[in-house]
Amino acid sequence: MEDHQEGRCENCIIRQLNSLKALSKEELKLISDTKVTKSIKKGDVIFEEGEKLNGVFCVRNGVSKLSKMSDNGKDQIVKIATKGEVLGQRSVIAEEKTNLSAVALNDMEVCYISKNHLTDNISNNVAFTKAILVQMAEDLKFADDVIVNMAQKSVKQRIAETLRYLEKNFKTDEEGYIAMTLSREDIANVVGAAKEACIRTLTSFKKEGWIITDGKRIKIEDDKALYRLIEGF
Amino acid sequence: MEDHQEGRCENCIIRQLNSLKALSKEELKLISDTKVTKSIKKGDVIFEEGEKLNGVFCVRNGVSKLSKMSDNGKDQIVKIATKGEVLGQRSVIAEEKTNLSAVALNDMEVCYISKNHLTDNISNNVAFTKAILVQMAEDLKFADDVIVNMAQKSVKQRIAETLRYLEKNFKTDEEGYIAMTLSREDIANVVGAAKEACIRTLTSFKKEGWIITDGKRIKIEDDKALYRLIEGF
DNA sequence: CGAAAACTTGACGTTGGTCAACGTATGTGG
DNA sequence: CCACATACGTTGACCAACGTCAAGTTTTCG
Repeated sequence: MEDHQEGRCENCIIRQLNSLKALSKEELKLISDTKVTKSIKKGDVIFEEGEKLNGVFCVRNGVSKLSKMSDNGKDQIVKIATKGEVLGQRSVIAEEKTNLSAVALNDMEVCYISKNHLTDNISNNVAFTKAILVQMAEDLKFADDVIVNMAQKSVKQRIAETLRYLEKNFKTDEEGYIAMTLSREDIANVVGAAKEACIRTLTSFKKEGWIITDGKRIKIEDDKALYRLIEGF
Repeated sequence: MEDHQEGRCENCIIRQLNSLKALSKEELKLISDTKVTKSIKKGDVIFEEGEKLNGVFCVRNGVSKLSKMSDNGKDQIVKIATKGEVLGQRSVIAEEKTNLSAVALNDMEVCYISKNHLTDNISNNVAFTKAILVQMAEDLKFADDVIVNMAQKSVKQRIAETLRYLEKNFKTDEEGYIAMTLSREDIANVVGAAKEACIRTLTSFKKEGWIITDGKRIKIEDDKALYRLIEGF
């Protein structure tokens, strides 16, 4: 007995959050028998751009950044993935090398599920395939929004948007600070700006009383003000 | 007999280009019986952002731009779709209102395929679903690249990249001009810049001898120079 | 405790957005 | 077929936003 009960896919609550919920108890058992649970330390690389993935990583705990290196040598963070998200899905489906790197933002627990066992299920279970399809359709819509924001909005607006996004999606600690350890440089890499521009914007937000900072921690004080900024006034 | 032979899906060569190729002759016949072929004039709207789509549009001929309105009132062109591409796929799959508008860039011929007949096939035919999945995985990868370009590259670099993209994907006329009627404003909306910035960049490219313009037509003269610019030198 | 990493601020130059004026196609109705 | 209207293209002047370099401070971590 290598895994205790909550280590089995069929009992893992995470699957409620992603396409694995479309699998039957029996199919989950098959997957669980071959999956490997890994602990990943903050800062560790889960996989790197250009790597050939032979499986996907189901995030059970923690947060990771998915980024891509630009020709000019700068990292662009394309997505922040958390509990319930499946990393590497896209490249396994397209049977291509991955186009993104994944790095842990804090200590993580992920389950590695080998490609073979997935493709077996893909070719048999329509509900599963369709669940993935719907999720990718959502991802695609989200990507469209990001493209528009990058193309049309100012750095200030993009940072405001990112802060609101982080607060909504990663909740806050007891004191109301965003529970997310993104460095200032990481935030800059999310919005596609220079680290200094990002810092300056944050200090200006602070001056306006829109946010409060404590070290690297950030708390949103005036959400409406940020929203007005994003909308253009 | 409302349609002549080449009007039938099962005989349409376009299907070789998209996920319809995963359907059997019988399934195609079913679809063909219900599809409607439409002629669309240059500038006409195929569908508009926020509309509820009850089917998809298979492009048989011509080119269309897919764009999204930003909060600041500017249009962002997210994709240029041509022969063989299926419009509206994403929102039909996610069962959401469409997040993009589609406008014809020249006269087009598209086949409208009702949602019901597609979902019937989605729930039955795994190969078909998987074909769509693979295609959406490709779209997603492409979107990631666009995000990185928008975030990290200059307007000059993005315009150079767009010109090269257009030349590669839409071929050229007898004289070597890009066979694509994008206005200067359209190009600006692709790269997310002001119309004037776009024009100035194009005239600077012309001065450098990298491109030749004749009215609104554009021909690439020095592809390597554009490539060097994109790479950062 | 000390080194390395992250953060902060200032100065300065460039890029690119905005407004405004004007030239040039495109097309429509008289 | 012309006159006019309407879109599209082009250029200049000006200024705000942003990137870069450089120097100094604080935090983190072994």
